[in-house]
Amino acid sequence: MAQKKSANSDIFDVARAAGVSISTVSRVLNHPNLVKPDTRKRIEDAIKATGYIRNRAAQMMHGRRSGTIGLVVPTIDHTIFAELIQVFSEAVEEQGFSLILATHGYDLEREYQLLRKLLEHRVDGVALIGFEHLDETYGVLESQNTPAVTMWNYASDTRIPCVGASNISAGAMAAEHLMDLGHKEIALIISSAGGNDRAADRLHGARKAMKNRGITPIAEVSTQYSVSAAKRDCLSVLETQKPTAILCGNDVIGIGAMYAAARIGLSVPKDVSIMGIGDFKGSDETEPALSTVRLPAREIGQRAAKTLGRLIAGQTDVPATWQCDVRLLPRGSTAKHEL
Amino acid sequence: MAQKKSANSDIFDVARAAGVSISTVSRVLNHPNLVKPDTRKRIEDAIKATGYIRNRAAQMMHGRRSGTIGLVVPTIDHTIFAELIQVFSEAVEEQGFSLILATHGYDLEREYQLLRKLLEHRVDGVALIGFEHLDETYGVLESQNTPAVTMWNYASDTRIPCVGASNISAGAMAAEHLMDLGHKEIALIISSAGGNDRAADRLHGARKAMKNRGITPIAEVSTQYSVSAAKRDCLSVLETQKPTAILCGNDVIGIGAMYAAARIGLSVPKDVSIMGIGDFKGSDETEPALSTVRLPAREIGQRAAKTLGRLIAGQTDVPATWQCDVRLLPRGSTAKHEL
DNA sequence: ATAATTTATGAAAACGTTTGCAAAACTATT
DNA sequence: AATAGTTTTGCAAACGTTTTCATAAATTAT
Repeated sequence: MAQKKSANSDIFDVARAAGVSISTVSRVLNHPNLVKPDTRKRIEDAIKATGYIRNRAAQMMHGRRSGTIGLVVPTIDHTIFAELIQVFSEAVEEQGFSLILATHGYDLEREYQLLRKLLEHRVDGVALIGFEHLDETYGVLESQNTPAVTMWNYASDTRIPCVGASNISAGAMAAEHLMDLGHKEIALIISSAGGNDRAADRLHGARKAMKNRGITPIAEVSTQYSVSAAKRDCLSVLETQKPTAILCGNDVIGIGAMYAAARIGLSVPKDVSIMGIGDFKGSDETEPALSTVRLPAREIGQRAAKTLGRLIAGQTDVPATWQCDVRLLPRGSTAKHEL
Repeated sequence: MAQKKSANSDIFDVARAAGVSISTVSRVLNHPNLVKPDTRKRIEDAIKATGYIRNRAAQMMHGRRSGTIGLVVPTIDHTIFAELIQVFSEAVEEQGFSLILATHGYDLEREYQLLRKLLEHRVDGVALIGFEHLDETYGVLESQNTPAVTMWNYASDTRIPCVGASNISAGAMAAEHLMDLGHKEIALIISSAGGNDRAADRLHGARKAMKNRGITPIAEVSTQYSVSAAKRDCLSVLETQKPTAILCGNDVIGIGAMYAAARIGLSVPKDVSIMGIGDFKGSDETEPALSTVRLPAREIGQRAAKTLGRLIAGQTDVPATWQCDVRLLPRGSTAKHEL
């Protein structure tokens, strides 16, 4: 029976119950083979009887790592982050760490404050999203020399190790696809959250690819990350600008765009092609299925967790940057432009 | 400048840098008004100079709470959990706690192990999803007397405090709606993850409501939580059973059902009505918009965080159960059954 | 100027572990 | 039966804080 004492039982309670010293109890927990099987059994029983649970905080005082990893994200409830967090969380747990998660809502000052709190907890490592952070954020990670990774974006020269895909390539790839299909009247609809360098990169990539072929977007509209906002904003673009194709900054916007087209009686892809970026869960199930560029969330999350684990273990041969490939997924929502 | 010493600086480093004792440094941090403005300034400068960050583990040794709350969920990347976690996380951060998040993938033994790990970290409180947990899970929470809440499900007699909605009511409400519209040939499609009492409750509620009116489901099919699986399974139901209405265990299945209907040329809601449960993000944006029963994720998350905060603060007047209302949202995907 | 307050600081104990070292209890060897 | 070696155990220090209590310094009142 677990005891009902008001305070939680500690190693002394166990020692008392087993009639040994606390050293021996500690040894059962940490180096079981150093203690006589007989005594060990007695102590293990005492542990059960007292309901003793080790205190990480006290262990930490001895230089044991905290066994926690901090993850700071803009938000959880964007499909794509949810997927990434899920994978990262699993990978981190598998390595025996607990995950401390915090959300800053695209507020970089807040991100810094949350990071400081994580550091008070002496997290063994930290993962952040993207490269856009306060200088203080980078600074504190360096001065506390806490292992850190950045997920999602890729760049070859980074202040902290990164695992990600190039949003610039993704944007470019999406634009190329539309242009390859013969589209010239292309509208760009991107999401606008501040502190979000992903959207900016994709836009940038798309613009550049188009410029290379001498094509100018007939519209650049920013909208919110939500199907309804995207639907509303695409509606007006479709009505006023009559694009033959819409390049959407992410799949959620892409889905909004498809509904907008349906609403005003345009058929996708016959009357208008719609291109997403991301390959979110469900994007391949729409009718027609959404053409998009896959950002490999699973691979990124797993790789980042592995990298962080190695950094924490003090390994030195850890690649500082890791690029995961984006991939074009042409599906039903895009088609050749008919003259 | 933050110092680059190999080990992180501690309170002694600060004391040395400021030429005072560690007691005074500690006082600056905890009771600033007890120290001479002059000295305080000097110490604050030293803190900046050394890059000192308080060590929560050491504070804990003095009886300070850990400032963490544990949340164990089946998974993050189901829309509805993502929403719940997001809200809970915000509410918990607002109260000054950090959130330790763990996912068990519907494995209750794993849930128990994760919980134990959280308790090693001496989380101040714990939140779980639903009522289906190992006996050991309940036991350890009680024996460690750790404040805990259960989110999502509601019941009036619970072993630990709960904040949730009645999935039984939700199931019943969805069934009532279809029957009110004159449907008698109703198929039930629910998701089947083990360790998931939500789905079971909804099914149960729906069955009971139907039985009350003497109607028997013409089919009961279980599927996975994914648009594609649901689409596939609904396809066969639609073809073989010819229901006039499908009651789906959640909105994701509902969306799969709509695609399935579209695929075989059935018009929603004219040929078949489709009813979801949940009101996930985006459910009101489909074409036609999905009729559903709203499960108030935001309200639940906020309320649960508040309840847990109070429990941790030792307040005694905290309601042990809190029911959030489910609400019928009739939209375009359901209509009167035409004979 | 001295005594009586008040304010500011420091010394040391406590929190719950782990571990190096030393002592005690066995075992094996002569 | 005594010695050497091995295994098992306990003592005490260390980890980084906070806080109580005591003392020193500054202020105020005489």
